[in-house]
Amino acid sequence: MTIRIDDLDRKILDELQRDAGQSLDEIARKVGSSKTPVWNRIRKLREAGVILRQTVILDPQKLGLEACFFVLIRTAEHDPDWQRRFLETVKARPEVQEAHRLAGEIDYLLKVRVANARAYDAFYQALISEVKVYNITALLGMEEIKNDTSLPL
Amino acid sequence: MTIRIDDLDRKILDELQRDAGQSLDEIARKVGSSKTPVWNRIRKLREAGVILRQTVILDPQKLGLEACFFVLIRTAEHDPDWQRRFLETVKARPEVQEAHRLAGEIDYLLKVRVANARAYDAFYQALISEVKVYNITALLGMEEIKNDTSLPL
DNA sequence: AGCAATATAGGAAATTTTCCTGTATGAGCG
DNA sequence: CGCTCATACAGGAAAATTTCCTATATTGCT
Repeated sequence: MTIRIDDLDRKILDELQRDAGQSLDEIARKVGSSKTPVWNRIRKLREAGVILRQTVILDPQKLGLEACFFVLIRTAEHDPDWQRRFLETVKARPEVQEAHRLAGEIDYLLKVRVANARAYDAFYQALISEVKVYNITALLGMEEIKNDTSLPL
Repeated sequence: MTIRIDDLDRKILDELQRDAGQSLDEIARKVGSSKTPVWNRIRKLREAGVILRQTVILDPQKLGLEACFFVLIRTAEHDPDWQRRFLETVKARPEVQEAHRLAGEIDYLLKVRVANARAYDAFYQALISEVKVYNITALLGMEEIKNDTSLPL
């Protein structure tokens, strides 16, 4: 599962995480190499699935998505059928940015981004009508202090 | 704060969120326009801060970052000085991917990505030595069901 | 040290970005 | 309704970048 990455790969990945819009020559210069090895390594890192995708990060505020909720879910039904249904629901809803299965008392945590409390309630109503949950609580985000997609290498 | 976005902008942003590595001609074709308006609009969306940055998304598993913790923090000190110190600490630590200030009983939520439980403990020890917290709990992520950076437009 | 395998630098063709020019589209107003 | 101005658009050309090839250098192994 874990893939062998050397120091040059790490530097390249760091640069790509920082800014994926840079030219190969620019990256090559920064990591102390030339464009060919940088290009070959990026291709291999893609093929190996280390680089999943290339994307743009948008500002939620500027797009009117003012509210961020962390939803803590407990279920009474731990069978695979329930799990599959829950997974499908969560994947189908674009306001769910993240979904994690947890260890411990709380079974799932969702990160949900919506325009406002009303929009969250609409999501909440839709969710509980589609899958049965034993207990559900939401933590309301007030301010995003940090939001970094970069992984530490 | 909120910026006026029309339907063509929305389509362009959707395509960029899906894959920022596409050529302008490709995006133009998909959104039913030509490269010039697409280019002009992307430039404006950048300048307006709607597009914050362009990056690559990496697979944490493949890089040996197997553990994801959600850290719930309560503080006894609500003065600006404590807040500033906490903010600095959180921003300085690359294992903290996200930090949110919350409404309600819990004051902060962190998303922390590390190699294993031992690495989390190292982070935890460092954190509580740098800033005083009243209460701290961690939820341990077992499986990432969904992790989407795209905002719903 | 010598050989094989792999990685590298540089360069050339193909593609893409960037920006310019002229045309079309639409809003405001007499 | 038609005129005018402002804005958006399509296409094209130059500059930049990607993509891939070739020859050289480096590394690992025995």
